[in-house]
Amino acid sequence: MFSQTVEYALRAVVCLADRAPSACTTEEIAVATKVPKPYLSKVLQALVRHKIARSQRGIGGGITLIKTPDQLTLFEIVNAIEPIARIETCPLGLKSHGKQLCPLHKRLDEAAAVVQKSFEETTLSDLLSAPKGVYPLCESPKSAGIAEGVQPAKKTD
Amino acid sequence: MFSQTVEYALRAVVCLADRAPSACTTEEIAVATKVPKPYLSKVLQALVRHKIARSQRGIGGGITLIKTPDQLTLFEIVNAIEPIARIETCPLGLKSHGKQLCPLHKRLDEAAAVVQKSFEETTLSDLLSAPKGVYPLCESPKSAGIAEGVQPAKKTD
DNA sequence: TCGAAATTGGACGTTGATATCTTGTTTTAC
DNA sequence: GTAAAACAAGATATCAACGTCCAATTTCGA
Repeated sequence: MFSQTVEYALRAVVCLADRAPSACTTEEIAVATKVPKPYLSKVLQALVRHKIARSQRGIGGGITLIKTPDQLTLFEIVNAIEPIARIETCPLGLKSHGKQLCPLHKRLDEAAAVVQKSFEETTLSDLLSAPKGVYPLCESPKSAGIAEGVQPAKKTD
Repeated sequence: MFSQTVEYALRAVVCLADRAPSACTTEEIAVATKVPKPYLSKVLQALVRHKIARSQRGIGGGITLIKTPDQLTLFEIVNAIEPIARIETCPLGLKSHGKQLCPLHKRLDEAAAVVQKSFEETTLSDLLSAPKGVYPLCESPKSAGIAEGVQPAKKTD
């Protein structure tokens, strides 16, 4: 239901929020989120253009979020990459009803509205404050090793 | 949020349900739904393959729905053309949590679940029984002409 | 049986999403 | 100031979605 690019952007932002307010390099994010690095850099550029993240070149540089995780919503990320397409007017171009949608498109738009609302109400903090044994991204860079006493294996992937 | 093809399929099915149990030709549906006829025929073929519609060649032929409008849900149509992508397992391929999704993907899947549920609960009849002055498709082939006393113009579109 | 109506199926073209690669450009450390 | 680190940006490749076109097939009616 969402594009691959949106998925990548969300992973990257979760990763950034997890390490906020420190900076992450594209390389670090790519490894943590398993997103192809060259493509990830494009996605991150889009986030920078949309004023969601800030980039700093040079040694010690990287990407940082502009907002704090508790002020940043899923909606903002999704909207930056691929806005949720709300149905404002009749897709068939009928002018007979002003903003009145036919039942079909009313339903479709309601579905989109529910998704949008859900995303607007979810902050990155919400995702990071794992309620019970579920970890930030799917990776569990901090908690997992501590909780289970497992040494993270050398990354060969 | 939904592909153009799904939109076309839904329009076509609404059109078919509106005229059920009679058959419609691809041409008729194309005009009513403003979908390019050659492409519509592909979409209809998919509906036939998925046992949602039946086709009859030759003079007097056309497409008919297999189920009655009150037994056919939006979900069945959407699922036939482009199944709602539920997130069953971790997209990053982490095996560390069985079917436990991380908070991010849990949220995304919940959104998909809500949409799916909404579609499962909506039948074509629901869409056709317009509550108050809203018409079946965006077109209003039956009611409009009657209500307003307007002769449908010769089809030049 | 012949022809018109109608769907079926394959080939083709276009566009955008996805992804990679290479070459800059900026910045910091020494 | 020079080199390494890191992002920026453009060109390119690939594939699926979208859409068109045309020939083939089925079916009904005269």
